[in-house]
Amino acid sequence: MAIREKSKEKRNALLKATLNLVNNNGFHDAPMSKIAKMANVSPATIYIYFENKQDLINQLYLELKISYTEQAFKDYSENMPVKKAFELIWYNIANYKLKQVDEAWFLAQCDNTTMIDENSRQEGLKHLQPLLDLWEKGQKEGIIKDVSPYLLYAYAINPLAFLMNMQKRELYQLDKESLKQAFQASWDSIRI
Amino acid sequence: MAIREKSKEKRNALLKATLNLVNNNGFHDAPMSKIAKMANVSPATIYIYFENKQDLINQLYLELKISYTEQAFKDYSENMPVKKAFELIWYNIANYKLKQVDEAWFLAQCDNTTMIDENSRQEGLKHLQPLLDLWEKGQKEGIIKDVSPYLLYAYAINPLAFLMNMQKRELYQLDKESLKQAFQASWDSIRI
DNA sequence: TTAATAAAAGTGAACGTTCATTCATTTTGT
DNA sequence: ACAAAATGAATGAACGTTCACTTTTATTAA
Repeated sequence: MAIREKSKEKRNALLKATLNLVNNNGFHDAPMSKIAKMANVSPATIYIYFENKQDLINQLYLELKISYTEQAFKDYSENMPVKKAFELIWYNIANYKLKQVDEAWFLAQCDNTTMIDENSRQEGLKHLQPLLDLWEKGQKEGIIKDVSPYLLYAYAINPLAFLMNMQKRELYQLDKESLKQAFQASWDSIRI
Repeated sequence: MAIREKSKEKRNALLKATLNLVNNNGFHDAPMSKIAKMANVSPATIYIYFENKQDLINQLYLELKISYTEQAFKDYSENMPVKKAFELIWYNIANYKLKQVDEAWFLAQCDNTTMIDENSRQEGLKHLQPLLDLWEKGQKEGIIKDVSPYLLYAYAINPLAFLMNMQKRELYQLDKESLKQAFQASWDSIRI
């Protein structure tokens, strides 16, 4: 009955092309025609894989977010001591942002603009829950300040996005030593 | 010889309209036609006041950045003790972001996208120099960690942008108490 | 004080382009 | 043989910008 499979390759090529174009030219200059050309398909083909441009962006955002949080919790287990666990997750996140620069940069752009609708953003946030749980545990143990998780995130994690931005603009170098300094600042800001 | 003055009012109306449209719809959906309509002028009139759309955005960015840094250093003098001075500047910035939400939100968007060219961004950064000088003074006095000013900024100031973002999305409330907590976290992260 | 003037502000409509999306048709894999 | 993937060309809307023209106003000449 001739059931054909959609090509995983083409879908990935389209997502990758979108990532590159949005990163280099911004959302307002990443037209479907260019995305198609970069992925070596016809513009019309995009609409076989995605409903429309917004859907393409949303799906890309969610896939990256999931891969990001997967790496964030690599080797993490809930029964590690709070500080050790936090250090592990923190360095996981830092390494992601250092090694997958393009992906991290795309995610940062999404989180700071109207590119992504609130729904997809909320969906992306859910995957960070284990970190919030860890902080709650730390608070109960009297190790971590008893403040909103948003405040904890603002100081413990978000500065990495800023530093990554500066590194991308070649104003700052995130080497081993400065990573250590950054982790110390993160920890100092949230520990009791 | 009939030298007519350009209307300050119209220019301001155009800047204000741009601010509102970019904030609500994003850069990619703030067309000149809408900007003109919102400012009650003809689209063609925009080109009497600004070279093109990019110039309009750049000028808006720079004006807001200057007003922002003016408020940041209100009542500040160089001979204040380091911690007091930092506290003053920190609260000035926090208040700006709390009271001039739209302006702050626009600036944050600019700093995180390709909307603004690197030149205008560099120009905007210059006005923050007194804070960097203050930190250097603090480092010499052994009060503040001896790390890059970018790292200090990432932890001492930038988290406010994230918290503001969360407040705008109604996920977090920046009241007196949480401001106090945030300042404490800022200070803890950079002090020795 | 007034009327003429000139230069620049201000305009609505139009231009050329580019965009996201669709359509009629062809190609491909089963 | 057939159903779905894939396509190049077409479509209509929207965009930034320009243009030919009108209005306003500071200055000048009377």
